[in-house]
Amino acid sequence: MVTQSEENYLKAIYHLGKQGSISVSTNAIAEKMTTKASSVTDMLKKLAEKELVDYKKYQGVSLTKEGKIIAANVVRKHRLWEVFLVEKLNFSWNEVHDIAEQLEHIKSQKLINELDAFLGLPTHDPHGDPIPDREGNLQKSQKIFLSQVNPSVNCSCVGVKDSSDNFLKYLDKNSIAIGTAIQVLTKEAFDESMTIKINNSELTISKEIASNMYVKIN
Amino acid sequence: MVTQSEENYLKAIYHLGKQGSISVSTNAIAEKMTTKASSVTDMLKKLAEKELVDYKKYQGVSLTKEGKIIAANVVRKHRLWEVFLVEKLNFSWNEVHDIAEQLEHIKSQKLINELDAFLGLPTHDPHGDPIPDREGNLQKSQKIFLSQVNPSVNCSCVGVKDSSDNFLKYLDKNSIAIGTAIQVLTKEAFDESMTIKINNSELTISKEIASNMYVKIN
DNA sequence: ATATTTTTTTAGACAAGTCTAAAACATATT
DNA sequence: AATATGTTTTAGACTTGTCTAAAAAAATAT
Repeated sequence: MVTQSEENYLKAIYHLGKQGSISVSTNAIAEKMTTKASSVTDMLKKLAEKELVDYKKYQGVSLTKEGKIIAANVVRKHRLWEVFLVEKLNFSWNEVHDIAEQLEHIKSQKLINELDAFLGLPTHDPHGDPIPDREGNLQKSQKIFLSQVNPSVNCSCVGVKDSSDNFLKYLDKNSIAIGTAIQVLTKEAFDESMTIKINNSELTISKEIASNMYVKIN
Repeated sequence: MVTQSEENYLKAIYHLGKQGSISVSTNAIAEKMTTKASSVTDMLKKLAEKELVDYKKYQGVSLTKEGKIIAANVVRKHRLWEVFLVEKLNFSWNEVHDIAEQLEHIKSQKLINELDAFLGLPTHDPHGDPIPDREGNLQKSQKIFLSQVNPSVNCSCVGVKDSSDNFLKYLDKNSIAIGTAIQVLTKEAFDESMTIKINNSELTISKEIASNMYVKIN
Protein backbone atom coordinates (compact mmCIF):
# COMPACT_ATOMS: atom_id res chain seq x y z
CA MET A 1 0.00 0.00 0.00
CA VAL A 2 1.18 3.45 -0.95
CA THR A 3 0.17 6.20 1.46
CA GLN A 4 -1.15 9.59 0.46
CA SER A 5 2.07 11.23 1.55
CA GLU A 6 4.15 8.78 -0.47
CA GLU A 7 2.03 9.51 -3.51
CA ASN A 8 2.68 13.21 -3.10
CA TYR A 9 6.43 12.68 -2.99
CA LEU A 10 6.35 10.45 -6.06
CA LYS A 11 4.32 13.06 -7.89
CA ALA A 12 6.78 15.82 -6.98
CA ILE A 13 9.72 13.75 -8.24
CA TYR A 14 7.75 12.98 -11.39
CA HIS A 15 7.11 16.65 -12.10
CA LEU A 16 10.56 17.90 -11.19
CA GLY A 17 12.46 15.32 -13.21
CA LYS A 18 10.71 15.16 -16.58
CA GLN A 19 8.40 12.25 -15.73
CA GLY A 20 10.81 11.14 -13.04
CA SER A 21 13.58 9.88 -15.29
CA ILE A 22 16.04 12.67 -14.40
CA SER A 23 17.54 12.69 -10.93
CA VAL A 24 16.27 15.47 -8.65
CA SER A 25 17.75 16.94 -5.48
CA THR A 26 16.47 16.70 -1.93
CA ASN A 27 16.21 20.46 -1.66
CA ALA A 28 14.22 20.77 -4.88
CA ILE A 29 11.67 18.32 -3.53
CA ALA A 30 11.57 20.09 -0.18
CA GLU A 31 10.89 23.40 -1.86
CA LYS A 32 8.22 22.02 -4.16
CA MET A 33 6.42 20.43 -1.25
CA THR A 34 7.06 23.23 1.23
CA THR A 35 8.56 20.88 3.73
CA LYS A 36 12.02 20.46 5.23
CA ALA A 37 14.94 18.69 3.57
CA SER A 38 15.26 16.34 6.54
CA SER A 39 11.69 15.18 6.06
CA VAL A 40 12.43 14.54 2.42
CA THR A 41 15.46 12.40 3.27
CA ASP A 42 13.35 10.31 5.64
CA MET A 43 10.75 9.73 2.97
CA LEU A 44 13.29 8.94 0.25
CA LYS A 45 14.66 6.15 2.42
CA LYS A 46 11.21 4.73 2.79
CA LEU A 47 10.46 4.96 -0.92
CA ALA A 48 13.82 3.36 -1.75
CA GLU A 49 12.99 0.55 0.67
CA LYS A 50 9.79 -0.03 -1.29
CA GLU A 51 11.75 0.13 -4.55
CA LEU A 52 9.72 3.05 -5.87
CA VAL A 53 12.79 5.27 -6.28
CA ASP A 54 16.49 4.85 -6.99
CA TYR A 55 18.25 6.70 -4.23
CA LYS A 56 21.85 6.97 -3.14
CA LYS A 57 22.86 9.30 -0.36
CA TYR A 58 23.86 12.77 -1.52
CA GLN A 59 23.22 11.70 -5.12
CA GLY A 60 19.65 12.78 -5.75
CA VAL A 61 16.74 10.53 -6.60
CA SER A 62 14.79 9.25 -9.62
CA LEU A 63 11.72 7.07 -10.04
CA THR A 64 11.90 3.35 -10.72
CA LYS A 65 9.60 1.84 -13.33
CA GLU A 66 7.13 0.97 -10.61
CA GLY A 67 7.37 4.45 -9.05
CA LYS A 68 6.82 6.06 -12.41
CA ILE A 69 3.63 4.08 -12.97
CA ILE A 70 2.24 5.13 -9.61
CA ALA A 71 3.17 8.79 -10.11
CA ALA A 72 1.71 8.90 -13.61
CA ASN A 73 -1.50 7.41 -12.28
CA VAL A 74 -1.78 10.09 -9.62
CA VAL A 75 -1.25 12.76 -12.27
CA ARG A 76 -3.81 11.03 -14.47
CA LYS A 77 -6.36 11.12 -11.70
CA HIS A 78 -5.57 14.73 -10.85
CA ARG A 79 -6.10 15.90 -14.40
CA LEU A 80 -9.20 13.83 -15.05
CA TRP A 81 -10.82 15.26 -11.92
CA GLU A 82 -9.90 18.74 -13.12
CA VAL A 83 -11.71 18.09 -16.37
CA PHE A 84 -14.70 16.85 -14.42
CA LEU A 85 -14.82 19.91 -12.21
CA VAL A 86 -14.59 22.34 -15.11
CA GLU A 87 -16.76 20.54 -17.64
CA LYS A 88 -19.47 19.19 -15.40
CA LEU A 89 -19.51 21.24 -12.22
CA ASN A 90 -18.99 24.78 -13.49
CA PHE A 91 -15.63 25.36 -11.88
CA SER A 92 -13.21 27.74 -13.54
CA TRP A 93 -9.60 26.89 -14.33
CA ASN A 94 -8.14 28.50 -11.26
CA GLU A 95 -10.48 26.93 -8.71
CA VAL A 96 -9.81 23.29 -9.43
CA HIS A 97 -6.28 22.65 -8.29
CA ASP A 98 -6.78 22.31 -4.54
CA ILE A 99 -9.77 20.04 -4.90
CA ALA A 100 -8.00 17.87 -7.47
CA GLU A 101 -5.12 17.56 -4.98
CA GLN A 102 -7.55 15.81 -2.69
CA LEU A 103 -9.40 13.78 -5.30
CA GLU A 104 -6.21 12.43 -6.87
CA HIS A 105 -5.71 10.16 -3.86
CA ILE A 106 -9.05 8.33 -4.08
CA LYS A 107 -8.29 4.67 -4.64
CA SER A 108 -10.42 2.77 -7.16
CA GLN A 109 -9.34 1.64 -10.58
CA LYS A 110 -12.91 1.27 -11.74
CA LEU A 111 -13.76 4.79 -10.60
CA ILE A 112 -11.06 6.39 -12.64
CA ASN A 113 -11.74 4.32 -15.73
CA GLU A 114 -15.45 5.10 -15.59
CA LEU A 115 -14.75 8.78 -15.00
CA ASP A 116 -12.44 8.79 -17.99
CA ALA A 117 -15.19 7.30 -20.19
CA PHE A 118 -17.83 9.62 -18.72
CA LEU A 119 -15.72 12.61 -19.71
CA GLY A 120 -15.21 11.29 -23.24
CA LEU A 121 -11.62 10.08 -22.85
CA PRO A 122 -10.07 13.56 -22.70
CA THR A 123 -6.40 13.90 -23.63
CA HIS A 124 -5.75 17.24 -21.93
CA ASP A 125 -6.81 18.91 -18.70
CA PRO A 126 -8.33 22.43 -18.53
CA HIS A 127 -4.86 23.98 -18.32
CA GLY A 128 -3.84 22.26 -21.56
CA ASP A 129 -1.61 19.70 -19.85
CA PRO A 130 -1.70 16.15 -21.23
CA ILE A 131 -3.43 13.38 -19.28
CA PRO A 132 -1.36 10.18 -18.92
CA ASP A 133 -3.16 7.09 -20.27
CA ARG A 134 -3.76 3.91 -18.24
CA GLU A 135 -0.21 2.75 -18.87
CA GLY A 136 1.16 6.12 -17.81
CA ASN A 137 2.15 7.21 -21.30
CA LEU A 138 1.89 10.85 -22.16
CA GLN A 139 0.59 12.00 -25.46
CA LYS A 140 3.35 14.25 -26.75
CA SER A 141 1.91 17.69 -26.19
CA GLN A 142 2.41 19.86 -29.24
CA LYS A 143 1.22 22.99 -27.52
CA ILE A 144 3.26 26.19 -27.93
CA PHE A 145 2.93 29.74 -26.67
CA LEU A 146 0.78 32.04 -28.77
CA SER A 147 3.76 34.41 -28.78
CA GLN A 148 5.67 31.83 -30.87
CA VAL A 149 3.06 31.72 -33.65
CA ASN A 150 3.77 33.56 -36.88
CA PRO A 151 1.41 35.94 -38.70
CA SER A 152 -1.36 34.41 -40.82
CA VAL A 153 -1.15 31.07 -39.02
CA ASN A 154 -4.37 29.56 -37.63
CA CYS A 155 -4.33 27.96 -34.20
CA SER A 156 -6.63 27.29 -31.27
CA CYS A 157 -6.32 27.95 -27.59
CA VAL A 158 -5.50 24.85 -25.52
CA GLY A 159 -4.51 26.32 -22.18
CA VAL A 160 -2.79 28.96 -20.10
CA LYS A 161 0.48 29.10 -18.21
CA ASP A 162 -0.42 31.27 -15.25
CA SER A 163 -4.08 31.02 -14.40
CA SER A 164 -4.42 34.03 -12.11
CA ASP A 165 -7.85 35.44 -11.58
CA ASN A 166 -7.00 38.62 -13.46
CA PHE A 167 -5.81 36.76 -16.50
CA LEU A 168 -8.83 34.50 -16.66
CA LYS A 169 -11.09 37.53 -16.36
CA TYR A 170 -9.24 39.12 -19.25
CA LEU A 171 -9.81 36.01 -21.37
CA ASP A 172 -13.47 35.91 -20.43
CA LYS A 173 -13.92 39.56 -21.34
CA ASN A 174 -12.48 38.90 -24.78
CA SER A 175 -14.40 35.64 -25.21
CA ILE A 176 -11.33 33.44 -25.35
CA ALA A 177 -11.71 29.93 -23.93
CA ILE A 178 -10.34 26.44 -24.53
CA GLY A 179 -10.91 25.59 -28.18
CA THR A 180 -11.33 29.16 -29.39
CA ALA A 181 -9.92 29.56 -32.91
CA ILE A 182 -7.26 32.25 -33.21
CA GLN A 183 -5.59 33.65 -36.28
CA VAL A 184 -2.46 35.73 -35.88
CA LEU A 185 -2.63 38.82 -38.05
CA THR A 186 0.46 40.90 -37.25
CA LYS A 187 3.40 40.78 -34.92
CA GLU A 188 5.15 43.98 -33.83
CA ALA A 189 8.93 43.57 -33.76
CA PHE A 190 9.43 46.39 -31.26
CA ASP A 191 7.42 45.18 -28.26
CA GLU A 192 6.33 41.77 -29.54
CA SER A 193 2.69 42.74 -29.28
CA MET A 194 0.32 41.07 -31.73
CA THR A 195 -3.00 41.57 -33.37
CA ILE A 196 -5.13 38.49 -33.58
CA LYS A 197 -8.52 37.61 -34.99
CA ILE A 198 -11.16 35.88 -32.87
CA ASN A 199 -14.68 35.24 -34.14
CA ASN A 200 -14.15 37.83 -36.87
CA SER A 201 -13.18 40.57 -34.47
CA GLU A 202 -9.67 41.92 -34.09
CA LEU A 203 -7.79 42.23 -30.82
CA THR A 204 -4.40 43.65 -29.93
CA ILE A 205 -2.52 41.83 -27.18
CA SER A 206 0.76 42.49 -25.40
CA LYS A 207 3.73 40.13 -25.27
CA GLU A 208 2.78 39.30 -21.67
CA ILE A 209 -0.62 38.06 -22.74
CA ALA A 210 0.68 36.17 -25.77
CA SER A 211 3.33 34.36 -23.80
CA ASN A 212 0.84 33.21 -21.21
CA MET A 213 -1.45 31.41 -23.63
CA TYR A 214 -0.86 27.95 -25.03
CA VAL A 215 -2.15 27.18 -28.51
CA LYS A 216 -2.09 24.28 -30.95
CA ILE A 217 -1.42 24.90 -34.63
CA ASN A 218 -4.37 23.73 -36.72
CA MET B 1 -9.99 21.77 11.28
CA VAL B 2 -11.65 18.41 11.66
CA THR B 3 -9.49 15.45 10.67
CA GLN B 4 -10.67 12.51 8.60
CA SER B 5 -10.55 10.28 11.63
CA GLU B 6 -12.61 12.72 13.69
CA GLU B 7 -15.19 12.85 10.92
CA ASN B 8 -15.46 9.07 10.99
CA TYR B 9 -16.10 9.04 14.71
CA LEU B 10 -18.73 11.78 14.43
CA LYS B 11 -20.42 9.84 11.66
CA ALA B 12 -20.47 6.65 13.74
CA ILE B 13 -22.05 8.47 16.68
CA TYR B 14 -24.54 10.06 14.29
CA HIS B 15 -25.62 6.70 12.90
CA LEU B 16 -25.67 4.84 16.19
CA GLY B 17 -27.68 7.43 18.06
CA LYS B 18 -30.51 8.39 15.75
CA GLN B 19 -28.77 11.45 14.23
CA GLY B 20 -26.55 11.71 17.26
CA SER B 21 -29.16 12.95 19.72
CA ILE B 22 -29.24 9.74 21.76
CA SER B 23 -26.23 8.88 23.89
CA VAL B 24 -24.15 5.96 22.60
CA SER B 25 -21.63 3.75 24.40
CA THR B 26 -17.90 3.54 23.91
CA ASN B 27 -18.11 -0.13 23.04
CA ALA B 28 -20.81 0.40 20.43
CA ILE B 29 -18.59 2.92 18.67
CA ALA B 30 -15.59 0.61 18.92
CA GLU B 31 -17.53 -2.23 17.37
CA LYS B 32 -18.98 -0.10 14.57
CA MET B 33 -15.53 1.20 13.68
CA THR B 34 -13.70 -2.07 14.29
CA THR B 35 -11.26 -0.41 16.64
CA LYS B 36 -10.54 -0.78 20.36
CA ALA B 37 -12.53 0.83 23.16
CA SER B 38 -9.42 2.55 24.46
CA SER B 39 -8.91 4.26 21.12
CA VAL B 40 -12.49 5.44 21.25
CA THR B 41 -12.03 6.92 24.69
CA ASP B 42 -8.98 8.83 23.49
CA MET B 43 -10.89 10.25 20.57
CA LEU B 44 -13.96 11.14 22.63
CA LYS B 45 -11.77 13.26 24.86
CA LYS B 46 -10.43 15.09 21.86
CA LEU B 47 -13.87 15.63 20.37
CA ALA B 48 -15.19 16.85 23.72
CA GLU B 49 -12.26 19.28 23.89
CA LYS B 50 -13.36 20.64 20.52
CA GLU B 51 -16.97 20.79 21.74
CA LEU B 52 -18.21 18.48 19.03
CA VAL B 53 -19.60 15.95 21.52
CA ASP B 54 -21.04 15.97 25.03
CA TYR B 55 -19.03 13.42 26.93
CA LYS B 56 -18.84 12.46 30.58
CA LYS B 57 -16.72 9.56 31.70
CA TYR B 58 -18.57 6.26 31.82
CA GLN B 59 -21.74 8.02 30.68
CA GLY B 60 -21.71 7.57 26.91
CA VAL B 61 -21.56 10.35 24.35
CA SER B 62 -23.83 12.40 22.10
CA LEU B 63 -23.25 15.02 19.44
CA THR B 64 -23.40 18.74 20.13
CA LYS B 65 -25.20 21.00 17.67
CA GLU B 66 -21.90 21.70 15.95
CA GLY B 67 -20.96 18.01 15.89
CA LYS B 68 -24.31 17.12 14.44
CA ILE B 69 -23.86 19.59 11.59
CA ILE B 70 -20.48 18.17 10.71
CA ALA B 71 -21.68 14.56 10.87
CA ALA B 72 -24.76 15.29 8.76
CA ASN B 73 -22.56 16.96 6.19
CA VAL B 74 -20.31 13.92 5.95
CA VAL B 75 -23.37 11.71 5.48
CA ARG B 76 -24.69 14.16 2.90
CA LYS B 77 -21.46 13.93 0.95
CA HIS B 78 -21.33 10.15 1.23
CA ARG B 79 -24.82 9.73 -0.17
CA LEU B 80 -24.46 12.31 -2.92
CA TRP B 81 -21.30 10.60 -4.14
CA GLU B 82 -23.16 7.28 -4.09
CA VAL B 83 -25.80 8.76 -6.35
CA PHE B 84 -23.08 10.06 -8.65
CA LEU B 85 -21.37 6.69 -8.88
CA VAL B 86 -24.57 4.81 -9.65
CA GLU B 87 -26.28 7.32 -11.90
CA LYS B 88 -23.32 8.64 -13.85
CA LEU B 89 -20.55 6.08 -13.64
CA ASN B 90 -22.41 2.78 -14.02
CA PHE B 91 -21.67 1.44 -10.56
CA SER B 92 -24.13 -0.92 -8.98
CA TRP B 93 -25.55 -0.48 -5.51
CA ASN B 94 -23.17 -2.81 -3.78
CA GLU B 95 -19.97 -1.39 -5.25
CA VAL B 96 -20.28 2.18 -4.11
CA HIS B 97 -19.85 2.09 -0.36
CA ASP B 98 -16.08 1.83 -0.06
CA ILE B 99 -15.45 4.54 -2.61
CA ALA B 100 -18.00 6.85 -1.00
CA GLU B 101 -16.18 6.29 2.31
CA GLN B 102 -13.18 7.94 0.71
CA LEU B 103 -15.02 10.65 -1.21
CA GLU B 104 -17.03 11.78 1.80
CA HIS B 105 -13.90 13.39 3.25
CA ILE B 106 -13.13 15.68 0.32
CA LYS B 107 -13.30 19.24 1.58
CA SER B 108 -14.98 21.83 -0.62
CA GLN B 109 -18.36 23.38 -0.03
CA LYS B 110 -18.64 24.46 -3.62
CA LEU B 111 -17.86 20.97 -4.86
CA ILE B 112 -20.67 19.39 -2.92
CA ASN B 113 -23.20 22.06 -3.82
CA GLU B 114 -22.37 21.80 -7.50
CA LEU B 115 -22.46 18.02 -7.37
CA ASP B 116 -25.88 18.21 -5.72
CA ALA B 117 -27.17 20.44 -8.51
CA PHE B 118 -25.51 18.31 -11.20
CA LEU B 119 -27.36 15.26 -9.88
CA GLY B 120 -30.68 17.10 -9.84
CA LEU B 121 -30.93 17.70 -6.08
CA PRO B 122 -31.61 14.07 -5.17
CA THR B 123 -33.37 13.36 -1.87
CA HIS B 124 -32.35 9.72 -1.50
CA ASP B 125 -29.26 7.66 -2.21
CA PRO B 126 -29.23 4.43 -4.28
CA HIS B 127 -30.03 2.38 -1.17
CA GLY B 128 -33.12 4.47 -0.50
CA ASP B 129 -31.60 6.35 2.45
CA PRO B 130 -32.42 10.06 2.72
CA ILE B 131 -29.75 12.66 1.91
CA PRO B 132 -29.40 15.41 4.55
CA ASP B 133 -29.85 18.90 3.11
CA ARG B 134 -27.32 21.75 3.49
CA GLU B 135 -28.55 22.46 6.99
CA GLY B 136 -28.30 18.80 7.91
CA ASN B 137 -32.05 18.23 7.99
CA LEU B 138 -33.33 14.86 6.93
CA GLN B 139 -36.39 14.53 4.82
CA LYS B 140 -38.57 12.13 6.76
CA SER B 141 -38.18 8.95 4.80
CA GLN B 142 -41.54 7.38 4.06
CA LYS B 143 -40.07 4.20 2.72
CA ILE B 144 -41.49 0.89 3.92
CA PHE B 145 -40.79 -2.75 3.18
CA LEU B 146 -42.59 -4.21 0.20
CA SER B 147 -43.77 -6.93 2.58
CA GLN B 148 -45.86 -4.31 4.42
CA VAL B 149 -47.78 -3.24 1.32
CA ASN B 150 -51.33 -4.46 0.89
CA PRO B 151 -52.83 -6.01 -2.25
CA SER B 152 -53.90 -3.69 -5.08
CA VAL B 153 -51.69 -0.86 -3.81
CA ASN B 154 -49.28 0.77 -6.26
CA CYS B 155 -45.78 1.61 -5.12
CA SER B 156 -42.28 2.00 -6.50
CA CYS B 157 -38.96 0.57 -5.50
CA VAL B 158 -36.72 3.01 -3.62
CA GLY B 159 -34.02 0.76 -2.22
CA VAL B 160 -32.93 -2.48 -0.60
CA LYS B 161 -31.97 -3.46 2.92
CA ASP B 162 -29.27 -6.03 2.30
CA SER B 163 -27.46 -5.38 -0.96
CA SER B 164 -25.66 -8.70 -1.35
CA ASP B 165 -24.49 -9.68 -4.78
CA ASN B 166 -27.01 -12.50 -5.03
CA PHE B 167 -29.91 -10.28 -4.19
CA LEU B 168 -28.95 -7.61 -6.68
CA LYS B 169 -28.56 -10.26 -9.36
CA TYR B 170 -32.05 -11.50 -8.56
CA LEU B 171 -33.43 -7.98 -8.98
CA ASP B 172 -31.57 -7.53 -12.23
CA LYS B 173 -32.89 -10.79 -13.60
CA ASN B 174 -36.43 -9.68 -12.88
CA SER B 175 -35.82 -6.15 -14.15
CA ILE B 176 -36.41 -4.46 -10.84
CA ALA B 177 -34.42 -1.28 -10.21
CA ILE B 178 -34.76 2.01 -8.36
CA GLY B 179 -37.95 3.66 -9.55
CA THR B 180 -39.55 0.51 -10.93
CA ALA B 181 -43.34 0.62 -10.48
CA ILE B 182 -44.75 -2.29 -8.53
CA GLN B 183 -48.35 -3.26 -7.93
CA VAL B 184 -49.11 -5.83 -5.26
CA LEU B 185 -51.64 -8.34 -6.52
CA THR B 186 -52.02 -10.98 -3.82
CA LYS B 187 -50.57 -11.79 -0.45
CA GLU B 188 -50.52 -15.35 0.85
CA ALA B 189 -51.38 -15.53 4.54
CA PHE B 190 -49.60 -18.85 5.04
CA ASP B 191 -46.01 -18.02 4.07
CA GLU B 192 -46.36 -14.28 3.41
CA SER B 193 -45.32 -14.73 -0.19
CA MET B 194 -46.75 -12.24 -2.70
CA THR B 195 -47.54 -11.91 -6.35
CA ILE B 196 -46.67 -8.57 -7.82
CA LYS B 197 -46.98 -6.92 -11.20
CA ILE B 198 -44.00 -5.28 -12.88
CA ASN B 199 -44.20 -3.86 -16.39
CA ASN B 200 -47.35 -5.88 -17.02
CA SER B 201 -45.75 -9.18 -16.10
CA GLU B 202 -46.50 -11.09 -12.93
CA LEU B 203 -43.95 -12.35 -10.45
CA THR B 204 -44.20 -14.41 -7.29
CA ILE B 205 -41.79 -13.49 -4.52
CA SER B 206 -41.06 -14.98 -1.11
CA LYS B 207 -41.33 -13.19 2.22
CA GLU B 208 -37.52 -12.99 2.31
CA ILE B 209 -37.45 -11.06 -0.93
CA ALA B 210 -40.38 -8.82 -0.02
CA SER B 211 -38.91 -7.85 3.33
CA ASN B 212 -35.60 -6.89 1.78
CA MET B 213 -37.02 -4.31 -0.61
CA TYR B 214 -37.94 -0.77 0.30
CA VAL B 215 -40.79 0.88 -1.57
CA LYS B 216 -42.68 4.14 -1.51
CA ILE B 217 -46.48 4.21 -1.84
CA ASN B 218 -47.48 6.22 -4.89
C1' DA C 1 -25.10 -6.71 50.36
C1' DT C 2 -21.50 -8.76 48.35
C1' DA C 3 -19.27 -11.01 44.59
C1' DT C 4 -18.75 -11.49 39.73
C1' DT C 5 -18.80 -9.89 35.15
C1' DT C 6 -18.74 -6.35 31.82
C1' DT C 7 -17.64 -1.82 30.38
C1' DT C 8 -14.76 2.01 30.36
C1' DT C 9 -10.68 4.48 31.34
C1' DT C 10 -5.72 5.03 32.24
C1' DA C 11 -0.88 4.27 31.46
C1' DG C 12 2.65 3.33 28.58
C1' DA C 13 4.24 1.93 23.94
C1' DC C 14 4.52 2.18 18.87
C1' DA C 15 4.41 3.74 13.71
C1' DA C 16 4.00 7.52 10.43
C1' DG C 17 5.27 11.83 9.25
C1' DT C 18 7.01 15.95 10.55
C1' DC C 19 10.38 19.30 12.84
C1' DT C 20 15.01 21.57 14.78
C1' DA C 21 19.76 21.48 15.50
C1' DA C 22 24.00 19.51 14.61
C1' DA C 23 27.11 16.70 11.89
C1' DA C 24 28.72 14.93 7.40
C1' DC C 25 29.45 15.59 2.77
C1' DA C 26 29.99 18.11 -1.75
C1' DT C 27 31.10 22.11 -4.29
C1' DA C 28 33.10 26.56 -5.21
C1' DT C 29 36.72 30.07 -4.22
C1' DT C 30 40.93 31.68 -3.68
C1' DA D 1 45.20 22.37 -1.43
C1' DA D 2 42.77 24.73 2.14
C1' DT D 3 38.88 27.09 3.33
C1' DA D 4 34.27 28.74 2.92
C1' DT D 5 29.59 27.91 1.46
C1' DG D 6 25.79 25.33 0.57
C1' DT D 7 23.45 20.82 0.54
C1' DT D 8 22.14 16.59 2.63
C1' DT D 9 21.86 13.44 6.31
C1' DT D 10 21.55 12.06 11.17
C1' DA D 11 19.86 12.28 15.83
C1' DG D 12 16.45 13.17 18.79
C1' DA D 13 11.90 15.13 19.70
C1' DC D 14 6.86 15.90 18.86
C1' DT D 15 1.89 14.88 17.22
C1' DT D 16 -1.80 11.89 15.72
C1' DG D 17 -4.02 7.87 16.03
C1' DT D 18 -3.60 3.43 17.28
C1' DC D 19 -2.59 -0.69 20.44
C1' DT D 20 -2.05 -3.90 24.90
C1' DA D 21 -2.40 -4.61 29.63
C1' DA D 22 -3.94 -3.18 33.91
C1' DA D 23 -6.94 -0.44 36.93
C1' DA D 24 -11.34 1.68 37.96
C1' DA D 25 -16.19 2.07 37.61
C1' DA D 26 -20.75 0.29 36.58
C1' DA D 27 -23.96 -3.34 35.95
C1' DT D 28 -25.49 -7.89 37.05
C1' DA D 29 -26.02 -12.01 39.73
C1' DT D 30 -26.10 -14.53 43.82
